Amino acid sequence: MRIVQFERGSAAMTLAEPEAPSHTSAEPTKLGRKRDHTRDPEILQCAVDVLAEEGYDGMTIEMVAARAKAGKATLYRRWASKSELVIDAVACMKKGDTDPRKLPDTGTLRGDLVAMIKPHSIEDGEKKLKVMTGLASLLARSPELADAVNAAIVDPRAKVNRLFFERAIARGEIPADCDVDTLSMVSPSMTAYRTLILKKSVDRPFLISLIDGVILPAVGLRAPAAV
Amino acid sequence: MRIVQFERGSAAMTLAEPEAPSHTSAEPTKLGRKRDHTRDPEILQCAVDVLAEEGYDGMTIEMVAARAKAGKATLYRRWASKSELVIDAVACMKKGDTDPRKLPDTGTLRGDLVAMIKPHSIEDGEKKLKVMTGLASLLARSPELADAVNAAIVDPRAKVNRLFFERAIARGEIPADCDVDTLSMVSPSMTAYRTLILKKSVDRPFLISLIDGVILPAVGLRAPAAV
DNA sequence: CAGTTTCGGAACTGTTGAGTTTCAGAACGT
DNA sequence: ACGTTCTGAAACTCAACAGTTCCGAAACTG
Repeated sequence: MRIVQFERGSAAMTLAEPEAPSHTSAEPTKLGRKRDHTRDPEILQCAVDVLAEEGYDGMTIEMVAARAKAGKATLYRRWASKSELVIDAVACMKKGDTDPRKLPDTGTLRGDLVAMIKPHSIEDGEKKLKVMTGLASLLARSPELADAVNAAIVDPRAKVNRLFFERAIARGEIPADCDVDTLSMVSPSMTAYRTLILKKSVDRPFLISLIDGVILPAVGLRAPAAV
Repeated sequence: MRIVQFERGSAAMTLAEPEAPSHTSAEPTKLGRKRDHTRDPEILQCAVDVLAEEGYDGMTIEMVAARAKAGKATLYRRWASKSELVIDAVACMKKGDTDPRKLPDTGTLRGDLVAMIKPHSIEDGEKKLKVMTGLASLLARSPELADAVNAAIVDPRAKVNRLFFERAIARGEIPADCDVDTLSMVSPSMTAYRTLILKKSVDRPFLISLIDGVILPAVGLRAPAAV
């Protein structure tokens, strides 16, 4: 590879800009076959899949094209470079179980935390972690990419935990002076480490031991005796 | 790159085998200039440096050779491939502040944990983390490399923490039923996450907040009022 | 010393993959 | 219908890099 620049002024919003017709001034109203933008998300999804399996350097444009049954040229018509394709691909992973609406609200901190442990969440989280693994060495060199990764993967997860802690403080369940900043990072950090470094699987028992062995004791709560 | 195999039966012990003269049977006692093995560690150190700065895919043999003021051919005379060089380089990072002898023993868990926060330790840890970042996406594909990384970086750190907890249990400072396995991963995990993903610096205040905000509360201890 | 093997440096080979171009055919506007 | 612009597929260019080979000088053995 060598010095991947990621320099250009962001790709990112291929989706959000639905080809404004713009009859403002003398626009000739383009002729001919139209670009099929409905396939963009499909292609980006393929890029994410390849990225998760191969990492940034292992991923080739041809792999993505082949998986999407598209031509390499088609990809280059839509994204200026591999870097921009990847940035867009990462950005489109955003949607997960972190929509502020659909979060659990069980009335206890433990209940909320445990309610987030769903097979689908785990699977989704592991995939995101795999993508992050393959991007890890680039994060330092590309602020663009780091931002995209942050917005799509890191931030949402941290915000959810933070909300749970703040609600628990509001209802007086845990002390107001506990270190929410650090505590809300415990679970994302330790699942990431377990996946990326230890290469162990993140399963329900592990997540429960995080909650009952670290997080709850740290805020002065105890796990229920019967598990 | 593409399918880096790392298949060969370990490089690893270029250092440990000091070219046994072996006058056992009919050895012709090799002629000519001798290979200068005193430079091996120096070269491996250069490899580690490049690895930390560029990652596996960004690192080229020529970079390492140039930094070590050696010829590319010399490197290939000593290591069969880039992969083997990297495995050896990682293995030679082992030595750190984790020698079982020189560990602190202050009489309290907090004392021991805080005593490990030294500028040199932090620096050393960050470099190892950087190397690991650049290797992250390969770890899944190369058991050889994963083993080397584990032995040189991950294990030593986990063992130190584990020892501190066990001593604290032995002297009755913390309950015997606390989750040592998980707790001893808290600090390595969270420093790794902070470095690799969050790209924030691991400084003393952060490490103190880990100890006083998470680990100590989780085992039922309190930080001293005055910090 | 003569023969052998190392050394660093430079010139080589071969492959891989980013990005481009070409093309026949499909889908659109008029 | 007819020209335009899209499409996937394949053939290209070009640079980087792993790994090899060759060189003249240095260092060792006998």
